[in-house]
Amino acid sequence: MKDNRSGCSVEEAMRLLGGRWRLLLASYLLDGPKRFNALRRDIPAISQRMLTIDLRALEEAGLVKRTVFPTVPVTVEYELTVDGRRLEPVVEVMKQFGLWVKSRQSDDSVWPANLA
Amino acid sequence: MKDNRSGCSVEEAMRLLGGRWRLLLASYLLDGPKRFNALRRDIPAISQRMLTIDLRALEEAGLVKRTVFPTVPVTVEYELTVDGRRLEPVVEVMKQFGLWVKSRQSDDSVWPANLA
DNA sequence: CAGTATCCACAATGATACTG
DNA sequence: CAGTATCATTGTGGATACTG
Repeated sequence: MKDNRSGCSVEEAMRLLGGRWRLLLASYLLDGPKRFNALRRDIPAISQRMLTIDLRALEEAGLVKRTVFPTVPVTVEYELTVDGRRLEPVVEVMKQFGLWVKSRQSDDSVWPANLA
Repeated sequence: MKDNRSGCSVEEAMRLLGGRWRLLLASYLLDGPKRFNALRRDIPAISQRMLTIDLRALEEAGLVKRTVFPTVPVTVEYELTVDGRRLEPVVEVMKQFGLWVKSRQSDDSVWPANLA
């Protein structure tokens, strides 16, 4: 690991994943395919606009597949691609780090599991 | 803005590490203590201002220790704390993901040109 | 050497209204 | 249901000059 200056790769990853929502979206999509409004319910704080923008960015990066079912009204399903599953370790390490940060912030060591 | 006050650990982690430079700084500090201008040389693209801001943020989070040596002129050394070493797996997973992203981009396989 | 202090550009995100 | 469109606001980072 000393072999390279990790610089650009870390930057590259952060450019793609660095926003407020993208890794969060990935973490929910790791559960399986989800529809647009299901994701909105998972992440109540996200605006419709940002949900669209970030899903499209992940789609363009080849990490998420968007499927439109021509029902009335239409339903759209999002799921991680095979490539997108490479986000799993990223999500996992961020989750663990975030949990640790939060556990430090208040010394109550118990956090509800569903916040993870 | 609706507030999911409880937050999520992934969000929490990204709030602390999500900027353009912080994980990059961490990756260089994993090599050992470094002085201010040494970090500037490691990351030529960073401005003095952002270097200061991000180092202080990491310091405030308890991840980096800042030591001032009363030489003339002063020298200041930054190093990861024990807690800061928890960034190692985060840096590593980001590095790996970034490398993969970059390797895909140089693949001339099926790829839409841009993601910024 | 290791910063501060201003000022500024632009990107990121949010609020709200509207639609096929 | 799953979006678009528009406008406003906040956040992030950069340029430049100055300093103990």
